[in-house]
Amino acid sequence: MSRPNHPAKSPTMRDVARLAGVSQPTVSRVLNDTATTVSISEETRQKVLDAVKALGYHPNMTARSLRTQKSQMIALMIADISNGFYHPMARAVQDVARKHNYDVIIANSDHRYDNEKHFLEAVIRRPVDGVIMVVFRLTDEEIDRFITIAQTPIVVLGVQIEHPEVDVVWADDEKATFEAVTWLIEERGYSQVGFLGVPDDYPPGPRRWNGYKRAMEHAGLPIFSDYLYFQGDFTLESGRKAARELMTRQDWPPVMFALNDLMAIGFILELQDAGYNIPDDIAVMGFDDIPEASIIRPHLTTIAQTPVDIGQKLVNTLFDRIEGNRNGPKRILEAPCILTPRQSA
Amino acid sequence: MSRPNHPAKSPTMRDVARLAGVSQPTVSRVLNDTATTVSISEETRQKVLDAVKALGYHPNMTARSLRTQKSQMIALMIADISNGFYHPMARAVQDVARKHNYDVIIANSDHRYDNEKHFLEAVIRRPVDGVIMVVFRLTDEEIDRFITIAQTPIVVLGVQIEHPEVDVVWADDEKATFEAVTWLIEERGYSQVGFLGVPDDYPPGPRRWNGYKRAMEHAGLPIFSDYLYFQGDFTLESGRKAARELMTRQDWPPVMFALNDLMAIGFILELQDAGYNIPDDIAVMGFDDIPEASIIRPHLTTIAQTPVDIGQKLVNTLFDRIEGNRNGPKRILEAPCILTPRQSA
DNA sequence: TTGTATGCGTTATCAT
DNA sequence: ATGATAACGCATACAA
Repeated sequence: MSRPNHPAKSPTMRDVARLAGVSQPTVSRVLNDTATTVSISEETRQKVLDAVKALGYHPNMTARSLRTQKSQMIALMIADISNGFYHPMARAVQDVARKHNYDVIIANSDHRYDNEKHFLEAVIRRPVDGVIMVVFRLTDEEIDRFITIAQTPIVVLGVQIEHPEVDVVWADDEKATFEAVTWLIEERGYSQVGFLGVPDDYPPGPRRWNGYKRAMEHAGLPIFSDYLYFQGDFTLESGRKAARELMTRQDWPPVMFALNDLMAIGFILELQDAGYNIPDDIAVMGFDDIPEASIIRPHLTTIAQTPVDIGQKLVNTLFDRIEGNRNGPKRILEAPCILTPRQSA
Repeated sequence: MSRPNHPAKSPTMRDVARLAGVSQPTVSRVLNDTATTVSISEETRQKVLDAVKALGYHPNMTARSLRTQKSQMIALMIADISNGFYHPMARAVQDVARKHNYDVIIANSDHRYDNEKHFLEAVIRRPVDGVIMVVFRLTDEEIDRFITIAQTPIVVLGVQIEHPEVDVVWADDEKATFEAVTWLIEERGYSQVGFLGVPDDYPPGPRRWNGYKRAMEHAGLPIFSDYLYFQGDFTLESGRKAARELMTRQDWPPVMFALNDLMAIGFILELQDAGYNIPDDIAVMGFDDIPEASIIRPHLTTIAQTPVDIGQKLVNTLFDRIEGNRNGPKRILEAPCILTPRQSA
């Protein structure tokens, strides 16, 4: 009884119209009164609203989307759902989207090329009104092709996409890294600095590596290959692996600059598990200031980013385009990097 | 030139049909060959596929959804995007969904009633083929009403929904708490145990509180109100607040059982900031085994859950219903709880 | 102020 | 084996 063989379909505008004794378009007009200039009599408006309530009518977004060519959805691709940096960012995106009456599809690439590619394909199949991506592996060319096909506004975090219509939010991490490493040397007094990074084909890799190199040069310090590690993949586990690798080497730097917090934390944990003391045996600095940076002991010295602000910049820039407030050339917004001294370095 | 005034609409089946010199339904048949029994000549199949490639055609999911009344999307509501427990769970859901060619809409309630309510409304407006929810505030009544309206399969984590068609994945946390507290007393030798919980109207609150009470009774131990705290809200910050509150009291228990890891960690951090030693001044036990439990020093003694397994149970149960493999009465799946001793208690 | 007619891009039911 | 035709639920141009 509570489960009829033909489950009650949800009511449509036709049902409402029939019950209210008006035509279907009239129902549409009542429900979207702002959309049109035509006015409707108070009487029919009430009849319609009563019928809506009586039937428990809810508009069908699929049909509306097909008709209006707008989905009222935006898609957000982040690089790692386990990385605390993206949580406040995603939340900010959702909050703003909700204020605009938009839903958000969140996808997670795990920094992997095939996942990023799949995301583009999914977005092409299911047109959304806008896209926010944290890109690590896609080429400019692929993004170009995507834009041509998808015809949808797109904002990107972290990489410089060379496309006239792709807005970009980014941090000047080359400069931030330069300043941080310089600070380690000049203010904290470290005589050498190691670098824990990722392969060159991840965009932030070369940028931060360049900042490091520039700082070492600026300080007149040589760069020792024994102090370098480039096999990271942004995860905590890869930081642990870097520590295991380092421990096989003869000579350690007094301080290690890690490309992000998650790797810095894995690096510290593995060394501590092996009985070493941070920062006495080796100091560590990270990048991002995720919540775990204030959980680990010693608390992690790092470069803070501002994920809420970044999320808002991303989504506001996107809605500027979606709602047509802006059609001009690409916009480039810079997010701050804040040196955040704690106890690990 | 790269930006015509009338942006190239993406090609439709009609465009493909025209180019291939066939009718539009034929294109549909070629593209969904499994869907129908009719066969198509190899020649037209090739013509169609060529045209598809030439135009870069992608099917429009909105139109398909309207026609088939299936969206190829499922919705997932988690309680806190910042809580590491949900990350592997969400990832597992996404992975399985992708294998079924489904996309996932992720929403985040922050344990708040209005967000949970909004989620239901969003899902009603934008029909999805299935729903997975981590429910904290919605009543059985509201979920009932939702099911009636949405006509969509639904699987819930963590609470016992009294509805014949809502599948449930849950952990026997009453028993797990009982066993953990008993273990603290009998194996670890603590003479008393405190309880750091949440208000009674959050479902896991009473369950774990009952497990605690039962264990105390079983051990013949009195329950001291000075050892209890019920104002938590699952967040790290509320754990810190509990510690500040505790520090104003005259008498501490030797060990505190916290309702989840995030609060346990906040509790520990605040006490450590005030100069106390964990576990000597007070020991702490948590629940969940999130990644941060192995980052904090001392590592957190806790009750591990199995989020990947839970996510898979949720999504597989859901797809069993979506794909019609199962129409019977509700299914109840139990997820394990594993006592995980470390250094904090 | 309201009703009629049309089309968004598919899938599905007829024919042929 | 393929082509007309209709329908999904809605928004909108046009007619009345």
